[in-house]
Amino acid sequence: MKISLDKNYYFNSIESKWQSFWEKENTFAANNTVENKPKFYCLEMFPYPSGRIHMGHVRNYAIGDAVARFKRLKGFNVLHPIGFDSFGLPAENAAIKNKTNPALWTKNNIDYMVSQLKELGFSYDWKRLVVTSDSAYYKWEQLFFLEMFKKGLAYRKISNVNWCDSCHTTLANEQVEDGKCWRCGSNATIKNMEQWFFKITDYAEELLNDLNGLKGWPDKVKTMQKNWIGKSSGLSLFFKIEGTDNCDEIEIFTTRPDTIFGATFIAMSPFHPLAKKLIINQEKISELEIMIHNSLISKDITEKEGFFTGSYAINPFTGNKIPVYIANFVLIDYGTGAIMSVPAHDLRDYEFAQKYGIEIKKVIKQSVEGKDDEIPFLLSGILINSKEFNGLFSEEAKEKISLYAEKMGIGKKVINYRLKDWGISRQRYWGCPIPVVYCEKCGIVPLNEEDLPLLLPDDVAFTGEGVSPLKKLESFVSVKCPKCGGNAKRETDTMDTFVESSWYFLRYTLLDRGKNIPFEGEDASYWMPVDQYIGGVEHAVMHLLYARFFVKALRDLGYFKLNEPFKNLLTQGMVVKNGAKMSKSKGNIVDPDGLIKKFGADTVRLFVLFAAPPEKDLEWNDSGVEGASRFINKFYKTVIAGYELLEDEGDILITEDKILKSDINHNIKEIIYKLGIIISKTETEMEGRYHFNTIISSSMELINEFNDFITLKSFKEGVLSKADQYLIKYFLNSVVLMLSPFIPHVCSELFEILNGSFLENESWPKIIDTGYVPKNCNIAVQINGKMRDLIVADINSDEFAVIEIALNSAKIKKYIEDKSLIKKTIYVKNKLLSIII
RNA sequence: GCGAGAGUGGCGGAAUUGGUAUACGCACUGGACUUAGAAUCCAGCGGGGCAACCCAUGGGGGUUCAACUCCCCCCUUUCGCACCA
Repeated sequence: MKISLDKNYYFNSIESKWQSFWEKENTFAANNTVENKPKFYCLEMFPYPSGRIHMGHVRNYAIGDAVARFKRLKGFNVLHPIGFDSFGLPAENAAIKNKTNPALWTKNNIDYMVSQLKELGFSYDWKRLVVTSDSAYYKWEQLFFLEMFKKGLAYRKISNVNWCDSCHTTLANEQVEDGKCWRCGSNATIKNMEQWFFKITDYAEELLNDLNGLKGWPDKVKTMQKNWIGKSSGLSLFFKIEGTDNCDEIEIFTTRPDTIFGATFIAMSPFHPLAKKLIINQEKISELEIMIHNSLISKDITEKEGFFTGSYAINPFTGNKIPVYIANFVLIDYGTGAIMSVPAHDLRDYEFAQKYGIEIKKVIKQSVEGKDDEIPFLLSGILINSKEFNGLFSEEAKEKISLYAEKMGIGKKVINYRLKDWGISRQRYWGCPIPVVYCEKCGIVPLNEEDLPLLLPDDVAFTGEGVSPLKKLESFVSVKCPKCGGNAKRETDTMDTFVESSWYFLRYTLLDRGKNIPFEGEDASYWMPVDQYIGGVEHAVMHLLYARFFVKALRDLGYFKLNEPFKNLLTQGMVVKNGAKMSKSKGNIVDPDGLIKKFGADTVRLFVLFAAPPEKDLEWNDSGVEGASRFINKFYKTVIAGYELLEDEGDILITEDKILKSDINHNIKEIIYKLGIIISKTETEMEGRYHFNTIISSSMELINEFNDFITLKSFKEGVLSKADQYLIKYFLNSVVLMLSPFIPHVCSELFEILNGSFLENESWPKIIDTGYVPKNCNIAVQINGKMRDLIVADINSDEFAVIEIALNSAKIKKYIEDKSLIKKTIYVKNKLLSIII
């Protein structure tokens, strides 16, 4: 018996029915290891609980959910978790503004956002939810910190760090974009402070090399990381200072040892430890101080400036005296903080030398004869004015000069990285406390592991004034030293929130949260690496680099053997409206809540998947949403109409073998054939290209076509054989299954109507061969490369037969009166005939 | 400045390997149904031309029987880095 069905599509009741079903049944809970099923870890970057889900989230999670649901149908054991990256500044700023508590603000936001995610019907394993501001989570981060500290991977140093005055905290280098704070956009300045660092530079080479193994990552992201790491090899060379007894030397770094004979001055950063000492004229000291001051205010240097120290260095290759300058454009934290300047062959040195009238000495000429070299000449060439190295090509000279320097003990080949250690101290409250104390006697003392977690105190006043509220909390700051019991002060900085997001994907693998471990090594090894990671490209050199580092560090701490966390990465584009990123200030926000209420979750999800391929930006379009809604309505009605063609009594059970022998309606055969093509096309797309828009458009065509022929009068009046009915049901089930990763609610409903059972237990449709082969095909006929006619030929016709048909066509006859005019033909089977006359 | 992408109708986009450019959707136009509207359905929809045809994938060259697709030059645009020696 058929169950009663409604011919109209009411998304409200359908969506809430299936959402509560999934919740009650724990449909998407994943077990750690399932026999006979390969694992698939599908992960989307978790959100910051800012208050509401926005369209960018909807897009990100609709993509991930499509992948997760598809892989389930394909027989994988799928882990698809969600959580909240819940430490961070907005909570604390909101607390200051609204006189509330960050924990409370965060909790309310999470509760609301969870309800939104559930209303969108995403297939998460809710039992694995991770909230990073829970002490059960950050406890382990503190443990990792202690272990890294013991290994020297976490250390404290004084250095110039980026400071955001509006956020009242320091920032890592990766978190300064274009001289501005990544979060609030205000100008970053430089402060000389003592800070905690993670020694990511220890992993620079491995982070760089392993990019090659990340075949499933976009090249763009790999290039960005490669550039960020910025490996360069060159020579470090010592210059003696004239008039001193070799105790002071200036070490410089260069990637152009071949230009050493052209080095006519030394340029030194104002922050260089020797800077003050080398200044002979004491009046210049104030100039140095002004330069230092200016450099601290802004990283931007509008004009190269400097002055002569009065000291000279000796070029070890020429033996010449060359002046030592202090120059604002020389970076203190790259290389050695001092450079040999070769104005003839470096643009920056040239500009500086021009300005200050320093000697310019040419030592490289073009290898191409007859051309006058411009100065500065920046490319490789042939050495001149370089004594015994004259006549060598740059590449060869680099090697020989480096070897010579090493032999003479005045230099060594070195590799430099642009990447700097990750500064993780933040002078704010709402973050993971750093578990160390400063003892008057013992210095820096880590907490004992059994004293973890070091809880973030909640009896704090949020005034927004002055220093971090933790610093003002006497009960938190004053402690006894864990080592000697004497008076000590607690560290009051908290960790960068990118530390939490560096390992949350491991925490998801832990099922039993009661267990006193960060994650189960075995389970992490089973699930990791993440098979498909999906998120915004803005994290290319922040989160994605930190997480790679963190996994390698945990590996070296003995947690597992994993080298890389994310096997495949999809970076989805932004959701934009009127060409601009949605933001409150631009007033172009589209709120998902209103749309879900008006059209339903399936429609919203379908639109974000259909409107553009995932890696491109998506231009929001309200009437496009209506189009998606129209399609779902039509799809629902069509499936119901198809279902009504089937007989009332019993199931139609026919083996495939019998179908082949049966007399089947031609339309049905044809559509089953097309269905097969689309099933396989969808599978291909879902292997990694994920162009959901093309999958959906083919499905639209397929459904339109099916709808067209079942509504034909002749079809309605005809008699359907058992085999016809079997195939119609197969067709309906297949399209419902095929679209279920994108529009899961309506498909679950339709599947239940069709079969009285649940879609979640099914597998991806198999392609049925009814023996149908298209009888004929359209062949494009070109004459001299121009499209002239479209002819119909039997499928798989040979070239000769196709030429005959072509020559009989009136349009072709116009061009070719006589067969003998044909010089040449090219035939692409079933597709195209190209005739040359 | 350096590096990496992108440029196709009024709009979002399709053409995965060089083989019928503009699929699918939106918008628009006309029609049906309706007292009217909404919804739905049908038809049309790159430009020019009465037509035969011609022209069109940022522009200009090239390779090829055939180019959105490959090669060279240029323009525009997005993103990343920006004195990294």
